[in-house]
Amino acid sequence: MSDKEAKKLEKQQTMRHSMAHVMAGAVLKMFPDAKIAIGPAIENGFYYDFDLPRSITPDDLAVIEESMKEIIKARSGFERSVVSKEEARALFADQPYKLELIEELPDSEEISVYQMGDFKDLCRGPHVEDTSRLNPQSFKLLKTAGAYWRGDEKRPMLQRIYGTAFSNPKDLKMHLDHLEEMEKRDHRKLGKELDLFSLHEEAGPGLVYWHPKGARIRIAIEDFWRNEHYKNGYEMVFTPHVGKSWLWETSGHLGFYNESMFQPMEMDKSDYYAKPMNCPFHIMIYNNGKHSYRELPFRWAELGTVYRYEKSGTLHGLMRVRGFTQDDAHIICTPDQVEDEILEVLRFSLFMLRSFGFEDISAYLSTMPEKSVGDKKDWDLATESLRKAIEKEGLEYGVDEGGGAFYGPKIDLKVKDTMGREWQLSTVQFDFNLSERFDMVFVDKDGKEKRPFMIHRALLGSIERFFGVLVENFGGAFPVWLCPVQAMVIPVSAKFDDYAKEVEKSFRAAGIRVETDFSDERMNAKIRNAQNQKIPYMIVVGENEMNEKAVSIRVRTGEQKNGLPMNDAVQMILDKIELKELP
RNA sequence: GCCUCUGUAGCUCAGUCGGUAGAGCACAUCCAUGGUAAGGAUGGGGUCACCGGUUCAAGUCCGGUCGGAGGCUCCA
Repeated sequence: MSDKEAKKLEKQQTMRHSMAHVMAGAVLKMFPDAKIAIGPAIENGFYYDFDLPRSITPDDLAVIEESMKEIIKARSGFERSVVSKEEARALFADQPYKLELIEELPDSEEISVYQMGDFKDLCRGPHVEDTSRLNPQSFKLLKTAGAYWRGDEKRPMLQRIYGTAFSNPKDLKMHLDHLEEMEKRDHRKLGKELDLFSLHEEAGPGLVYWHPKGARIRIAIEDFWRNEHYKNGYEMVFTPHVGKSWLWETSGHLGFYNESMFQPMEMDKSDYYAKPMNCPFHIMIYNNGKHSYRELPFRWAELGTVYRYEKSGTLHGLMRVRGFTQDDAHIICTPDQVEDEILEVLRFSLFMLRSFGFEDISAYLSTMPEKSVGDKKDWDLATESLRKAIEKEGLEYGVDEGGGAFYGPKIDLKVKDTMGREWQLSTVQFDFNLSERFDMVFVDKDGKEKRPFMIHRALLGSIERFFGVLVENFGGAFPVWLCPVQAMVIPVSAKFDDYAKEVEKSFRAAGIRVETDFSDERMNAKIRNAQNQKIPYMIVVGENEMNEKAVSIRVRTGEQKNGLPMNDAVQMILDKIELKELP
């Protein structure tokens, strides 16, 4: 970010923070007994938390907005004054949350108070000089929400009011349009409209049902995924969905992961658990025999479906579910193979993400935390390999020092979608814990048993979540290779049904996913239906086409190609599929 | 889990002051046989999430249960 941009952002954040004060002032006018908590500027806006005698309704928001406009028009200044702790206590005697904050302020720090009209607030600042710097036309209160005091679920629940604010009405409008567009692209909405998947509360929240069209897309993803894995030196494995408690005791999951696991089912006096991870199973395969250094590395991949108990309030469409399929793999290798393996994994990962149209990718490296298992020496080797790989690939990256899991360092890859949102997809993680717990060994050149490195990685993360991200990224208008229906044949009238069948047959024989609309709708309606289903190619056939053994194509984009020889049309679509392009 | 909002036909939603449920889309049947984003008519479809209460009467009011949505680590 340039200095100029940083400065602009800072100015904007100051404006938003002042906006939060104006809102708090308006709320206090409405509820003189309100207890105020904190109100910072956030991305795109601001919020303020209140303890109120009753809950805020959407109607209240409109009233508060009007009241804010009046406060702004009154043109009051933001007067800063510095007070002693004692004075601060007196000033905010009837504001318990503020008092708590005052008590926690270190003595070294100056305590400042900002007075804006009747409203005074304990605040570090800075603020705009006076409210004439705020534009009453370029903010909007968006929603209310519950929020715990200091994010702690044991503390009181406050009411938070979110607002958005920009320096001018045009930017505000752009942001509101952006929000609207995101709503349109919501994968839950599109999932329904395009008949891709469903969730059923009565059959178990957080468990996904893939409809035929969604399954088509998923299989396209998975087929590509498997093929590329074979090309990249992986083998596929399949492992069970449940395992006895021995397995989870050995792995340690019953100790540190118990809360996230489904309750056990008892059978033959043993407890079986649905798997929350695939790793122990892959290790069972490894430990089934003795392995020489000559065999390594092993790269074992599995689209492994795991079950995790997520709190009901955190479930969200496909993004956060209780049963999902990881595109998992474990690489088991010798210490001197680590560097190459990591580089290859990273390359592969970038290749996969780019294949799905994600170009804006950044990396995050998480290093050794205070509490960890494994040798410092191994951590260093692993961490350095990760760092080298990122640098070699020329990725932008951030480092989370001490942010790794206790069992190993990791890289996470984040992609930015077309809406500018970041999603964490790939993760490459070392595991010094499981190799130890399961006593994994290989026989080295010197005949001695040594501990291999185990690397856990997922490229897409989970198929469910990745699918959700794809739906939102493309707004349901997928690249041709992913479309459940790639071409819809539309006979102009029933007279041409036979020719339509012939066309459909040719397209299908070429490997294109094609359907024909034989309904007794008019052609206009058929086009509309196909367009709403975001089908990339509408193959219109009527008298002209039949006579010339040709087709006319209406592309989803609105582009029109008339009288194409059938073979040319087929080839054009095959090319788009091959190149993984949008139509 | 907690707070707020919310649950009416497959979908999107209307339903006033409590008086026994409605629209559009979708679906079915029929008519129309059509040239680039909705042709017309008719019809079927609802324990108003569930349980309880108030009432002569509850989709509507009250309480509870179960879902769904937004939010709950951006720190005066």
